[in-house]
Amino acid sequence: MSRIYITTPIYYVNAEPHLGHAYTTLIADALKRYYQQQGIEAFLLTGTDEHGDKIAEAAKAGGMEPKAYADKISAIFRATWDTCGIAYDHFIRTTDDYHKEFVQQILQKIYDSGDIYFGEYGGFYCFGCERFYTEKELVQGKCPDHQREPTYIKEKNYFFRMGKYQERLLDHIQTHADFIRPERYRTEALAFLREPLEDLCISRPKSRLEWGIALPFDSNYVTYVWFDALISYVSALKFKGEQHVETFWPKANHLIGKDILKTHAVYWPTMLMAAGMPLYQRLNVHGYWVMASGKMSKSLGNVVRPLEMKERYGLDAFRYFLMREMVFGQDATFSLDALINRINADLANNFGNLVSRVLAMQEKYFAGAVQPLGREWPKEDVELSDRFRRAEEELQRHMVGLQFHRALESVWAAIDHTNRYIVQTSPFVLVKDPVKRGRVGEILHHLLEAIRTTARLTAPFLPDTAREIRTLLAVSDGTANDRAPWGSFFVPGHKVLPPKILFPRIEPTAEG
RNA sequence: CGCGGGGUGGAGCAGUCUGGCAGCUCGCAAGGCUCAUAACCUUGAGGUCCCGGGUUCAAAUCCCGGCCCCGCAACCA
Repeated sequence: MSRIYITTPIYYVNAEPHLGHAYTTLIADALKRYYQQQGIEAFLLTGTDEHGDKIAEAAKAGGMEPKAYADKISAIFRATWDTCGIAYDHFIRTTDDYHKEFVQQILQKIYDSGDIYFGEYGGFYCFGCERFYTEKELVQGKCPDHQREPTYIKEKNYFFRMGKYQERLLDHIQTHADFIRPERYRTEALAFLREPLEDLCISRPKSRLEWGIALPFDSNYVTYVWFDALISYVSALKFKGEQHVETFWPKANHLIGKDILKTHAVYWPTMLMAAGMPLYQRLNVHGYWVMASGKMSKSLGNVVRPLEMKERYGLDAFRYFLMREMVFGQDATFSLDALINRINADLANNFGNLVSRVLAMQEKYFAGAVQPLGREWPKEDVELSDRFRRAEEELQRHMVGLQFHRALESVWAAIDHTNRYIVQTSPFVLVKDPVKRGRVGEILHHLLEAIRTTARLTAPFLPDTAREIRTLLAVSDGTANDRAPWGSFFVPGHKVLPPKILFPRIEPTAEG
Protein backbone atom coordinates (compact mmCIF):
# COMPACT_ATOMS: atom_id res chain seq x y z
CA MET A 1 0.00 0.00 0.00
CA SER A 2 1.34 3.41 -0.81
CA ARG A 3 1.82 5.91 1.95
CA ILE A 4 2.26 9.56 2.66
CA TYR A 5 3.55 11.31 5.74
CA ILE A 6 2.22 14.86 6.08
CA THR A 7 3.63 17.31 8.59
CA THR A 8 2.76 20.80 9.71
CA PRO A 9 5.50 22.80 11.38
CA ILE A 10 5.58 22.42 15.12
CA TYR A 11 4.20 25.71 16.31
CA TYR A 12 6.16 27.92 18.64
CA VAL A 13 4.25 28.35 21.87
CA ASN A 14 4.85 32.07 22.23
CA ALA A 15 1.53 32.90 20.61
CA GLU A 16 -1.91 31.44 20.36
CA PRO A 17 -3.18 29.87 17.14
CA HIS A 18 -4.00 32.39 14.42
CA LEU A 19 -4.82 32.40 10.74
CA GLY A 20 -1.39 31.24 9.59
CA HIS A 21 -1.34 28.24 11.86
CA ALA A 22 -4.90 27.42 10.89
CA TYR A 23 -4.18 27.54 7.17
CA THR A 24 -1.22 25.17 7.29
CA THR A 25 -3.02 22.78 9.58
CA LEU A 26 -6.25 22.79 7.58
CA ILE A 27 -4.56 22.07 4.27
CA ALA A 28 -2.60 19.31 5.97
CA ASP A 29 -5.86 17.85 7.19
CA ALA A 30 -7.51 18.19 3.78
CA LEU A 31 -4.53 16.50 2.13
CA LYS A 32 -4.67 13.64 4.57
CA ARG A 33 -8.38 13.13 3.99
CA TYR A 34 -7.86 13.31 0.26
CA TYR A 35 -5.11 10.72 0.19
CA GLN A 36 -7.04 8.40 2.46
CA GLN A 37 -9.95 8.64 0.10
CA GLN A 38 -7.58 7.57 -2.66
CA GLY A 39 -6.72 4.47 -0.66
CA ILE A 40 -3.34 5.76 0.43
CA GLU A 41 -2.25 5.32 4.01
CA ALA A 42 -1.64 8.78 5.45
CA PHE A 43 -0.03 9.86 8.70
CA LEU A 44 -0.45 13.44 9.86
CA LEU A 45 1.80 15.09 12.41
CA THR A 46 1.44 18.40 14.16
CA GLY A 47 2.68 19.67 17.49
CA THR A 48 4.41 22.40 19.41
CA ASP A 49 7.94 23.76 19.68
CA GLU A 50 8.52 24.64 23.31
CA HIS A 51 12.14 25.41 24.07
CA GLY A 52 14.13 28.61 23.79
CA ASP A 53 14.69 32.08 25.08
CA LYS A 54 11.37 33.58 24.23
CA ILE A 55 9.44 30.87 26.01
CA ALA A 56 11.55 31.11 29.12
CA GLU A 57 11.04 34.87 29.13
CA ALA A 58 7.32 34.72 28.51
CA ALA A 59 6.97 32.20 31.32
CA LYS A 60 8.96 34.39 33.65
CA ALA A 61 6.83 37.39 32.76
CA GLY A 62 3.76 35.41 33.74
CA GLY A 63 5.38 34.17 36.91
CA MET A 64 5.40 30.61 35.63
CA GLU A 65 7.88 27.83 35.13
CA PRO A 66 8.72 27.36 31.43
CA LYS A 67 7.24 23.89 31.36
CA ALA A 68 3.98 25.04 32.95
CA TYR A 69 3.78 27.89 30.46
CA ALA A 70 4.47 25.56 27.54
CA ASP A 71 1.88 23.12 28.88
CA LYS A 72 -0.69 25.86 28.82
CA ILE A 73 -0.08 27.15 25.30
CA SER A 74 0.50 23.70 23.84
CA ALA A 75 -2.86 22.63 25.25
CA ILE A 76 -4.51 25.57 23.52
CA PHE A 77 -3.07 24.47 20.18
CA ARG A 78 -4.15 20.92 20.72
CA ALA A 79 -7.64 21.95 21.81
CA THR A 80 -7.96 24.20 18.76
CA TRP A 81 -7.12 21.39 16.37
CA ASP A 82 -9.35 18.99 18.27
CA THR A 83 -12.25 21.40 18.11
CA CYS A 84 -11.62 21.82 14.39
CA GLY A 85 -11.67 18.07 13.92
CA ILE A 86 -8.13 17.92 12.56
CA ALA A 87 -7.38 14.28 11.93
CA TYR A 88 -3.82 14.33 13.25
CA ASP A 89 -2.25 10.99 14.10
CA HIS A 90 0.23 12.34 16.56
CA PHE A 91 0.76 15.60 18.39
CA ILE A 92 4.39 16.04 19.31
CA ARG A 93 5.78 18.36 21.96
CA THR A 94 9.49 19.06 21.95
CA THR A 95 9.42 18.66 25.71
CA ASP A 96 8.30 15.03 25.38
CA ASP A 97 10.87 12.63 26.82
CA TYR A 98 11.08 10.39 23.75
CA HIS A 99 11.82 13.45 21.62
CA LYS A 100 14.58 14.70 23.90
CA GLU A 101 16.17 11.25 23.94
CA PHE A 102 16.06 10.96 20.16
CA VAL A 103 17.53 14.44 19.69
CA GLN A 104 20.39 13.49 21.97
CA GLN A 105 20.95 10.24 20.07
CA ILE A 106 21.21 12.11 16.79
CA LEU A 107 23.49 14.77 18.26
CA GLN A 108 25.75 12.10 19.72
CA LYS A 109 25.84 10.23 16.45
CA ILE A 110 26.86 13.28 14.46
CA TYR A 111 29.31 14.36 17.15
CA ASP A 112 30.93 10.92 17.04
CA SER A 113 31.23 11.07 13.29
CA GLY A 114 33.07 14.37 13.59
CA ASP A 115 30.53 16.72 12.03
CA ILE A 116 29.97 18.64 15.24
CA TYR A 117 32.92 20.54 16.67
CA PHE A 118 33.62 23.00 19.46
CA GLY A 119 34.52 26.46 18.29
CA GLU A 120 34.34 30.12 19.01
CA TYR A 121 31.62 32.47 17.94
CA GLY A 122 31.94 36.22 18.03
CA GLY A 123 29.12 38.68 17.57
CA PHE A 124 27.30 41.77 18.67
CA TYR A 125 25.42 40.94 21.82
CA CYS A 126 22.80 43.16 23.42
CA PHE A 127 22.51 42.52 27.13
CA GLY A 128 19.08 44.09 27.16
CA CYS A 129 17.72 41.63 24.63
CA GLU A 130 19.99 38.80 25.70
CA ARG A 131 20.70 37.95 22.12
CA PHE A 132 23.19 38.38 19.30
CA TYR A 133 22.51 40.70 16.43
CA THR A 134 23.86 40.48 12.93
CA GLU A 135 25.30 43.68 11.54
CA LYS A 136 22.36 43.94 9.20
CA GLU A 137 19.86 43.90 12.03
CA LEU A 138 21.53 46.76 13.85
CA VAL A 139 20.18 50.24 13.27
CA GLN A 140 23.09 52.63 12.95
CA GLY A 141 25.15 50.25 14.98
CA LYS A 142 22.63 50.12 17.78
CA CYS A 143 20.16 47.57 19.03
CA PRO A 144 16.79 48.54 17.55
CA ASP A 145 14.98 47.77 20.81
CA HIS A 146 17.24 49.33 23.38
CA GLN A 147 18.85 52.04 21.29
CA ARG A 148 22.26 51.25 22.66
CA GLU A 149 25.40 49.81 21.23
CA PRO A 150 25.79 46.10 21.58
CA THR A 151 28.95 44.57 22.98
CA TYR A 152 31.15 42.44 20.82
CA ILE A 153 31.62 39.25 22.74
CA LYS A 154 33.12 35.89 21.96
CA GLU A 155 31.49 32.72 23.07
CA LYS A 156 32.50 29.10 22.79
CA ASN A 157 29.87 26.99 21.10
CA TYR A 158 29.27 23.82 19.14
CA PHE A 159 29.01 23.96 15.39
CA PHE A 160 27.61 21.63 12.76
CA ARG A 161 29.72 21.21 9.62
CA MET A 162 26.90 22.16 7.33
CA GLY A 163 29.18 23.36 4.58
CA LYS A 164 30.43 19.83 4.09
CA TYR A 165 27.07 18.80 2.63
CA GLN A 166 26.50 21.77 0.37
CA GLU A 167 27.44 20.03 -2.88
CA ARG A 168 25.38 16.98 -2.11
CA LEU A 169 22.36 19.08 -1.27
CA LEU A 170 22.76 21.20 -4.37
CA ASP A 171 22.94 18.07 -6.45
CA HIS A 172 19.86 16.63 -4.81
CA ILE A 173 17.77 19.72 -5.41
CA GLN A 174 18.94 19.95 -8.99
CA THR A 175 18.15 16.35 -9.78
CA HIS A 176 14.82 16.27 -7.93
CA ALA A 177 12.55 18.86 -9.48
CA ASP A 178 9.80 18.14 -6.97
CA PHE A 179 11.93 18.25 -3.84
CA ILE A 180 10.93 21.82 -3.09
CA ARG A 181 7.79 23.27 -4.54
CA PRO A 182 6.30 25.43 -5.89
CA GLU A 183 9.14 26.20 -8.26
CA ARG A 184 9.78 29.72 -6.98
CA TYR A 185 10.91 28.38 -3.62
CA ARG A 186 13.13 25.80 -5.24
CA THR A 187 14.74 28.64 -7.13
CA GLU A 188 15.15 30.55 -3.92
CA ALA A 189 16.74 27.56 -2.20
CA LEU A 190 19.16 27.22 -5.09
CA ALA A 191 19.96 30.89 -4.64
CA PHE A 192 20.89 30.24 -0.99
CA LEU A 193 23.27 27.58 -2.18
CA ARG A 194 25.07 29.86 -4.59
CA GLU A 195 26.88 31.27 -1.58
CA PRO A 196 29.19 29.06 0.47
CA LEU A 197 27.32 27.58 3.43
CA GLU A 198 28.76 28.49 6.76
CA ASP A 199 28.82 26.06 9.60
CA LEU A 200 25.80 26.24 11.84
CA CYS A 201 25.96 27.21 15.48
CA ILE A 202 23.81 24.65 17.23
CA SER A 203 24.28 25.34 20.93
CA ARG A 204 23.82 27.90 23.65
CA PRO A 205 25.67 27.88 26.93
CA LYS A 206 23.43 27.02 29.85
CA SER A 207 24.62 30.13 31.60
CA ARG A 208 22.63 32.07 29.05
CA LEU A 209 19.84 29.66 28.19
CA GLU A 210 18.74 26.80 30.35
CA TRP A 211 15.42 25.99 28.74
CA GLY A 212 16.50 23.47 26.13
CA ILE A 213 17.76 19.97 25.49
CA ALA A 214 21.20 19.36 26.98
CA LEU A 215 23.97 18.30 24.63
CA PRO A 216 24.76 14.67 25.42
CA PHE A 217 28.49 15.33 25.14
CA ASP A 218 28.63 18.58 27.12
CA SER A 219 26.17 19.26 29.90
CA ASN A 220 27.14 22.93 30.02
CA TYR A 221 25.27 23.49 26.78
CA VAL A 222 21.81 23.05 25.38
CA THR A 223 21.03 22.57 21.71
CA TYR A 224 19.65 25.55 19.88
CA VAL A 225 16.43 25.42 17.87
CA TRP A 226 17.51 23.47 14.73
CA PHE A 227 18.41 20.10 16.16
CA ASP A 228 15.53 20.36 18.56
CA ALA A 229 12.65 21.43 16.36
CA LEU A 230 13.44 19.86 12.99
CA ILE A 231 14.18 16.43 14.40
CA SER A 232 10.66 16.28 15.79
CA TYR A 233 9.49 15.24 12.34
CA VAL A 234 11.36 11.99 12.79
CA SER A 235 11.11 11.48 16.52
CA ALA A 236 7.33 11.45 16.29
CA LEU A 237 7.53 8.48 13.93
CA LYS A 238 10.15 6.87 16.11
CA PHE A 239 7.75 7.13 19.01
CA LYS A 240 5.19 5.17 16.99
CA GLY A 241 7.76 2.47 16.33
CA GLU A 242 10.73 1.81 14.08
CA GLN A 243 8.33 0.45 11.46
CA HIS A 244 6.79 3.89 11.11
CA VAL A 245 10.17 5.47 10.50
CA GLU A 246 10.96 2.99 7.78
CA THR A 247 7.65 3.18 5.97
CA PHE A 248 6.61 6.78 6.42
CA TRP A 249 9.79 8.81 6.68
CA PRO A 250 10.85 8.47 3.03
CA LYS A 251 7.35 9.64 2.09
CA ALA A 252 7.52 12.77 4.21
CA ASN A 253 5.78 15.82 2.79
CA HIS A 254 6.44 18.88 4.88
CA LEU A 255 4.04 21.79 4.72
CA ILE A 256 5.57 25.09 5.75
CA GLY A 257 5.13 28.83 5.37
CA LYS A 258 7.70 30.70 3.33
CA ASP A 259 9.29 32.22 6.44
CA ILE A 260 10.96 28.95 7.39
CA LEU A 261 12.12 27.98 3.92
CA LYS A 262 15.83 28.22 4.65
CA THR A 263 15.77 26.04 7.73
CA HIS A 264 13.77 23.37 5.94
CA ALA A 265 15.40 23.57 2.53
CA VAL A 266 19.00 23.87 3.68
CA TYR A 267 19.64 23.12 7.36
CA TRP A 268 17.32 20.16 7.63
CA PRO A 269 18.50 18.12 4.64
CA THR A 270 22.14 18.60 5.57
CA MET A 271 21.35 17.48 9.11
CA LEU A 272 19.67 14.37 7.75
CA MET A 273 22.69 13.67 5.56
CA ALA A 274 25.01 13.96 8.53
CA ALA A 275 22.77 11.65 10.51
CA GLY A 276 22.88 9.11 7.70
CA MET A 277 19.16 9.29 7.13
CA PRO A 278 17.12 9.52 3.94
CA LEU A 279 15.86 12.97 3.03
CA TYR A 280 12.21 13.90 3.16
CA GLN A 281 10.33 13.47 -0.09
CA ARG A 282 9.00 17.00 -0.55
CA LEU A 283 8.99 20.41 0.95
CA ASN A 284 5.74 22.20 0.17
CA VAL A 285 5.88 25.92 0.75
CA HIS A 286 2.94 28.27 0.97
CA GLY A 287 2.68 32.06 1.11
CA TYR A 288 1.30 34.47 3.66
CA TRP A 289 -2.15 35.68 4.39
CA VAL A 290 -2.09 39.42 4.18
CA MET A 291 -4.82 41.21 6.07
CA ALA A 292 -6.83 43.58 3.92
CA SER A 293 -7.34 45.68 7.04
CA GLY A 294 -3.63 46.18 7.58
CA LYS A 295 -0.98 44.19 9.34
CA MET A 296 -2.46 41.71 11.76
CA SER A 297 -2.36 43.27 15.17
CA LYS A 298 -4.18 43.14 18.43
CA SER A 299 -4.60 46.89 18.48
CA LEU A 300 -6.31 46.87 15.10
CA GLY A 301 -8.44 44.03 16.38
CA ASN A 302 -8.03 42.09 13.15
CA VAL A 303 -6.38 38.97 14.49
CA VAL A 304 -8.10 35.98 12.95
CA ARG A 305 -8.71 33.30 15.55
CA PRO A 306 -9.63 29.95 14.06
CA LEU A 307 -12.16 29.07 16.74
CA GLU A 308 -13.86 32.42 16.39
CA MET A 309 -14.17 31.85 12.63
CA LYS A 310 -15.63 28.41 13.25
CA GLU A 311 -18.11 29.90 15.69
CA ARG A 312 -19.21 32.73 13.44
CA TYR A 313 -19.17 31.22 9.99
CA GLY A 314 -18.83 27.49 10.45
CA LEU A 315 -15.68 25.44 10.15
CA ASP A 316 -16.36 24.15 6.64
CA ALA A 317 -17.01 27.65 5.34
CA PHE A 318 -13.74 28.86 6.83
CA ARG A 319 -11.86 25.87 5.41
CA TYR A 320 -13.45 26.42 2.02
CA PHE A 321 -12.50 30.06 1.94
CA LEU A 322 -8.87 29.45 2.84
CA MET A 323 -8.39 26.76 0.27
CA ARG A 324 -10.41 28.40 -2.48
CA GLU A 325 -8.97 31.86 -2.08
CA MET A 326 -5.23 31.21 -1.76
CA VAL A 327 -3.09 29.97 -4.60
CA PHE A 328 -0.74 27.58 -2.84
CA GLY A 329 2.68 29.18 -2.72
CA GLN A 330 1.51 32.75 -3.26
CA ASP A 331 0.36 35.36 -0.79
CA ALA A 332 -3.36 35.99 -0.50
CA THR A 333 -5.54 38.63 1.06
CA PHE A 334 -7.83 37.90 3.96
CA SER A 335 -10.92 40.00 4.51
CA LEU A 336 -14.29 39.32 6.04
CA ASP A 337 -15.95 40.77 2.95
CA ALA A 338 -14.24 38.23 0.76
CA LEU A 339 -15.05 35.45 3.19
CA ILE A 340 -18.73 36.38 3.30
CA ASN A 341 -18.81 36.74 -0.45
CA ARG A 342 -17.44 33.23 -0.92
CA ILE A 343 -19.85 31.81 1.61
CA ASN A 344 -22.88 33.43 0.02
CA ALA A 345 -21.96 32.92 -3.62
CA ASP A 346 -20.29 29.52 -3.66
CA LEU A 347 -21.59 27.75 -0.60
CA ALA A 348 -25.09 29.14 0.03
CA ASN A 349 -26.29 30.08 -3.46
CA ASN A 350 -24.64 27.50 -5.66
CA PHE A 351 -24.03 24.48 -3.50
CA GLY A 352 -26.37 24.68 -0.50
CA ASN A 353 -29.29 25.91 -2.54
CA LEU A 354 -28.78 23.12 -5.05
CA VAL A 355 -29.09 20.54 -2.32
CA SER A 356 -32.18 22.31 -1.00
CA ARG A 357 -34.04 22.49 -4.28
CA VAL A 358 -33.33 18.88 -5.20
CA LEU A 359 -34.34 17.44 -1.85
CA ALA A 360 -37.40 19.67 -1.76
CA MET A 361 -38.61 18.33 -5.11
CA GLN A 362 -37.79 14.77 -4.16
CA GLU A 363 -39.84 15.22 -1.02
CA LYS A 364 -42.72 17.08 -2.59
CA TYR A 365 -43.13 14.90 -5.69
CA PHE A 366 -42.20 11.46 -4.39
CA ALA A 367 -42.29 11.72 -0.60
CA GLY A 368 -38.54 11.24 -0.66
CA ALA A 369 -38.58 7.90 -2.46
CA VAL A 370 -35.91 7.53 -5.16
CA GLN A 371 -37.36 6.65 -8.57
CA PRO A 372 -35.89 4.21 -11.11
CA LEU A 373 -33.75 5.25 -14.05
CA GLY A 374 -34.62 4.23 -17.58
CA ARG A 375 -32.39 2.00 -19.68
CA GLU A 376 -31.61 4.75 -22.15
CA TRP A 377 -30.45 8.08 -20.77
CA PRO A 378 -31.24 11.29 -22.62
CA LYS A 379 -28.25 13.29 -23.76
CA GLU A 380 -28.47 15.85 -20.95
CA ASP A 381 -28.37 13.10 -18.33
CA VAL A 382 -25.24 11.62 -19.85
CA GLU A 383 -23.69 15.06 -20.01
CA LEU A 384 -24.40 15.64 -16.35
CA SER A 385 -22.68 12.50 -15.22
CA ASP A 386 -19.82 13.14 -17.64
CA ARG A 387 -19.38 16.59 -16.19
CA PHE A 388 -18.79 15.11 -12.76
CA ARG A 389 -16.41 12.52 -14.08
CA ARG A 390 -14.42 15.32 -15.64
CA ALA A 391 -14.53 17.30 -12.40
CA GLU A 392 -13.07 14.34 -10.56
CA GLU A 393 -10.27 13.95 -13.06
CA GLU A 394 -9.44 17.62 -12.85
CA LEU A 395 -9.59 17.57 -9.08
CA GLN A 396 -7.12 14.72 -8.92
CA ARG A 397 -4.74 16.42 -11.25
CA HIS A 398 -4.85 19.64 -9.25
CA MET A 399 -4.43 17.94 -5.90
CA VAL A 400 -1.18 16.38 -7.02
CA GLY A 401 0.15 19.90 -7.53
CA LEU A 402 -1.47 21.25 -4.33
CA GLN A 403 -3.64 23.53 -6.43
CA PHE A 404 -6.51 23.49 -3.98
CA HIS A 405 -8.18 26.52 -5.51
CA ARG A 406 -8.35 24.87 -8.88
CA ALA A 407 -9.47 21.57 -7.45
CA LEU A 408 -12.43 23.32 -5.87
CA GLU A 409 -13.06 25.36 -8.98
CA SER A 410 -13.41 22.12 -10.94
CA VAL A 411 -16.03 20.76 -8.57
CA TRP A 412 -17.92 24.03 -8.66
CA ALA A 413 -18.01 23.94 -12.44
CA ALA A 414 -19.90 20.67 -12.10
CA ILE A 415 -22.20 22.20 -9.49
CA ASP A 416 -22.94 25.08 -11.85
CA HIS A 417 -23.67 22.61 -14.59
CA THR A 418 -26.12 20.86 -12.26
CA ASN A 419 -28.00 24.07 -11.56
CA ARG A 420 -28.28 24.63 -15.29
CA TYR A 421 -29.45 21.04 -15.78
CA ILE A 422 -32.37 21.72 -13.47
CA VAL A 423 -33.49 24.70 -15.51
CA GLN A 424 -33.02 22.86 -18.79
CA THR A 425 -34.92 19.75 -17.75
CA SER A 426 -37.45 21.70 -15.63
CA PRO A 427 -38.77 18.85 -13.50
CA PHE A 428 -40.97 21.38 -11.70
CA VAL A 429 -42.84 21.97 -14.97
CA LEU A 430 -42.95 18.35 -16.14
CA VAL A 431 -44.39 17.24 -12.86
CA LYS A 432 -47.65 18.98 -13.71
CA ASP A 433 -48.16 16.48 -16.51
CA PRO A 434 -48.97 13.04 -15.04
CA VAL A 435 -47.62 11.32 -18.15
CA LYS A 436 -44.16 12.75 -17.48
CA ARG A 437 -43.90 11.68 -13.86
CA GLY A 438 -41.47 8.92 -14.77
CA ARG A 439 -39.12 11.38 -16.40
CA VAL A 440 -39.29 13.66 -13.36
CA GLY A 441 -38.24 10.69 -11.22
CA GLU A 442 -35.27 10.07 -13.49
CA ILE A 443 -34.17 13.67 -13.40
CA LEU A 444 -34.30 13.73 -9.63
CA HIS A 445 -32.42 10.45 -9.46
CA HIS A 446 -29.62 12.02 -11.49
CA LEU A 447 -29.70 15.08 -9.30
CA LEU A 448 -29.32 12.96 -6.19
CA GLU A 449 -26.31 11.35 -7.83
CA ALA A 450 -24.92 14.79 -8.52
CA ILE A 451 -25.29 15.69 -4.86
CA ARG A 452 -23.82 12.42 -3.67
CA THR A 453 -20.84 12.86 -5.98
CA THR A 454 -20.33 16.44 -4.88
CA ALA A 455 -20.32 15.31 -1.26
CA ARG A 456 -17.68 12.71 -2.06
CA LEU A 457 -15.48 15.06 -4.04
CA THR A 458 -15.66 17.87 -1.50
CA ALA A 459 -15.33 15.64 1.57
CA PRO A 460 -11.61 16.36 2.08
CA PHE A 461 -12.34 20.09 2.10
CA LEU A 462 -15.79 20.16 3.68
CA PRO A 463 -15.88 17.08 5.89
CA ASP A 464 -18.81 18.16 8.06
CA THR A 465 -20.92 19.13 5.07
CA ALA A 466 -20.19 15.87 3.32
CA ARG A 467 -21.32 14.02 6.42
CA GLU A 468 -24.50 16.08 6.62
CA ILE A 469 -25.32 15.40 3.00
CA ARG A 470 -24.87 11.69 3.55
CA THR A 471 -27.31 11.97 6.42
CA LEU A 472 -29.79 13.81 4.23
CA LEU A 473 -29.39 11.15 1.57
CA ALA A 474 -29.91 8.55 4.28
CA VAL A 475 -26.66 6.91 3.29
CA SER A 476 -24.34 5.47 5.89
CA ASP A 477 -21.04 7.25 6.25
CA GLY A 478 -18.13 6.16 4.11
CA THR A 479 -19.72 3.01 2.77
CA ALA A 480 -17.79 0.61 0.60
CA ASN A 481 -20.01 1.33 -2.38
CA ASP A 482 -19.28 5.02 -2.08
CA ARG A 483 -17.64 4.74 -5.46
CA ALA A 484 -20.57 2.97 -7.04
CA PRO A 485 -20.97 4.09 -10.64
CA TRP A 486 -23.39 6.90 -11.36
CA GLY A 487 -26.91 5.54 -11.48
CA SER A 488 -26.25 2.32 -9.62
CA PHE A 489 -26.01 3.66 -6.11
CA PHE A 490 -29.58 4.42 -5.11
CA VAL A 491 -32.02 1.56 -4.98
CA PRO A 492 -35.45 2.69 -6.18
CA GLY A 493 -37.68 3.19 -3.20
CA HIS A 494 -34.79 4.34 -0.99
CA LYS A 495 -36.00 7.34 0.97
CA VAL A 496 -34.02 10.51 1.33
CA LEU A 497 -34.77 13.22 3.87
CA PRO A 498 -36.34 16.65 3.39
CA PRO A 499 -33.97 19.56 2.74
CA LYS A 500 -32.01 21.38 5.36
CA ILE A 501 -30.09 24.60 5.02
CA LEU A 502 -26.43 23.68 4.85
CA PHE A 503 -25.01 27.18 4.58
CA PRO A 504 -27.19 30.07 5.72
CA ARG A 505 -26.68 33.23 3.75
CA ILE A 506 -24.84 35.91 5.65
CA GLU A 507 -26.15 39.44 5.32
CA PRO A 508 -23.07 41.63 4.75
CA THR A 509 -24.62 44.51 6.67
CA ALA A 510 -24.82 42.42 9.79
CA GLU A 511 -21.07 41.88 9.81
CA GLY A 512 -18.26 44.33 10.25
C1' C B 1 23.74 46.69 -8.24
C1' G B 2 20.24 43.47 -1.00
C1' C B 3 16.18 39.45 -1.43
C1' G B 4 11.46 38.39 -2.91
C1' G B 5 6.34 39.20 -4.67
C1' G B 6 3.16 41.78 -7.93
C1' G B 7 0.96 45.15 -12.14
C1' U B 8 -5.14 41.20 -16.44
C1' G B 9 -12.81 44.92 -17.85
C1' G B 10 -15.62 49.23 -12.00
C1' A B 11 -13.64 45.98 -7.47
C1' G B 12 -11.06 41.37 -6.09
C1' C B 13 -8.46 37.60 -8.58
C1' A B 14 -7.24 32.95 -11.83
C1' G B 15 -4.64 31.93 -16.20
C1' U B 16 1.97 32.63 -17.29
C1' C B 17 5.96 26.88 -15.65
C1' U B 18 3.67 23.49 -20.52
C1' G B 19 2.39 29.91 -26.31
C1' G B 20 -3.37 28.56 -29.45
C1' C B 21 -10.63 32.45 -29.61
C1' A B 22 -8.88 36.64 -22.52
C1' G B 23 -11.59 33.51 -17.87
C1' C B 24 -13.85 33.54 -12.72
C1' U B 25 -16.42 35.87 -8.54
C1' C B 26 -18.71 40.34 -7.06
C1' G B 27 -21.00 44.66 -9.03
C1' C B 28 -24.01 46.85 -13.27
C1' A B 29 -28.15 46.46 -17.37
C1' A B 30 -32.12 43.66 -19.64
C1' G B 31 -34.94 39.29 -19.67
C1' G B 32 -36.58 34.23 -17.98
C1' C B 33 -38.10 30.70 -14.22
C1' U B 34 -40.91 29.67 -9.77
C1' C B 35 -38.24 23.55 -7.49
C1' A B 36 -35.01 26.33 -4.11
C1' U B 37 -31.57 29.77 1.13
C1' A B 38 -34.87 37.07 -2.72
C1' A B 39 -31.65 31.58 -4.29
C1' C B 40 -31.42 29.57 -9.95
C1' C B 41 -31.03 30.30 -15.54
C1' U B 42 -30.16 33.39 -20.17
C1' U B 43 -28.22 37.60 -22.61
C1' G B 44 -25.54 42.19 -22.57
C1' A B 45 -22.22 46.45 -21.45
C1' G B 46 -17.25 46.95 -19.83
C1' G B 47 -10.17 45.00 -21.13
C1' U B 48 -4.06 49.19 -24.65
C1' C B 49 -3.53 41.57 -20.26
C1' C B 50 2.05 48.24 -16.98
C1' C B 51 5.32 50.23 -21.28
C1' G B 52 8.91 49.39 -25.45
C1' G B 53 11.42 45.99 -28.40
C1' G B 54 12.39 40.70 -29.97
C1' U B 55 11.24 35.27 -31.11
C1' U B 56 6.94 32.77 -33.50
C1' C B 57 2.04 30.97 -38.18
C1' A B 58 0.42 32.49 -33.15
C1' A B 59 2.55 36.00 -26.97
C1' A B 60 -1.07 37.81 -20.91
C1' U B 61 2.16 33.43 -21.46
C1' C B 62 8.88 32.76 -23.97
C1' C B 63 13.49 36.37 -24.46
C1' C B 64 15.74 41.50 -23.72
C1' G B 65 15.18 46.45 -21.75
C1' G B 66 12.37 49.93 -18.83
C1' C B 67 8.41 52.06 -15.43
C1' C B 68 5.37 51.60 -11.12
C1' C B 69 3.46 49.23 -6.45
C1' C B 70 4.13 46.03 -2.11
C1' G B 71 6.52 42.85 1.77
C1' C B 72 11.41 41.57 4.37
C1' A B 73 10.27 46.47 11.08
C1' A B 74 5.68 40.01 13.89
C1' C B 75 0.93 38.62 18.17
C1' C B 76 3.80 34.89 12.41
C1' A B 77 2.16 29.75 8.90
